[in-house]
Amino acid sequence: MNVKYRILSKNFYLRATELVARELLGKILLRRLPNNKILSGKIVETEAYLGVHDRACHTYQNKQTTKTAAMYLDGGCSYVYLIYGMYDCFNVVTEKSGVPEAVLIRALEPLDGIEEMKRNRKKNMIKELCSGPGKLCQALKITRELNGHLLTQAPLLISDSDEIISSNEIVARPRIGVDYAGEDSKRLLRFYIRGNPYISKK
DNA sequence: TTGCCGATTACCT
DNA sequence: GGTAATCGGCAAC
Repeated sequence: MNVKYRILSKNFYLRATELVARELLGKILLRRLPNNKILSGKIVETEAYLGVHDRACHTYQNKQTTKTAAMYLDGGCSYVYLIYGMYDCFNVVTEKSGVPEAVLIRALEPLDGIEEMKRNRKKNMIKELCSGPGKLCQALKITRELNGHLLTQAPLLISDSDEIISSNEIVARPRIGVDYAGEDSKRLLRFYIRGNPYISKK
């Protein structure tokens, strides 16, 4: 990016998960590769996962495993896990340590490094690069090696943006792919920017 | 040790 | 619309 970054402080993440999920919309996810190339995208879709009482959450009933350990860290860390044996999913941990909640980043609007993303994804259409949680991890080369990384520093960080997303531009819907969670699957914890063409699904 | 299944994606009919 | 791909955690055997 040509503009200066305004990295979100750790305090941004030490707040209610649903609020963080809403306020992450419009922010910029930046990835610096080992060769110093910069890949970035605007966050356009998120989901909140509300910890021990949320049946859709990996830490429901305070389940502590190797996989979920990062969710128990302080807000501002990453939680990256493998889904279906094939794809990584990237989350932002929220709240203070011991409160295992997180925000899943579901879609980005690609900004910098689009040609690199096309190679990583083996796709040419920009809409196919980051329009899903597994897709954006492929595009930005986010893997489990970055699990537990603090997002206030390279090589993976989130920056503020000049764009203001007003609350009437934010759509709230049920989360995707959590039908097993019963009543919790109906909660309106998926958020996206109204009309944005880069979200994962209608 | 076996079997099942998941916060997904791509490709098929 | 349907389903294969492919790994790891966990419950059941």
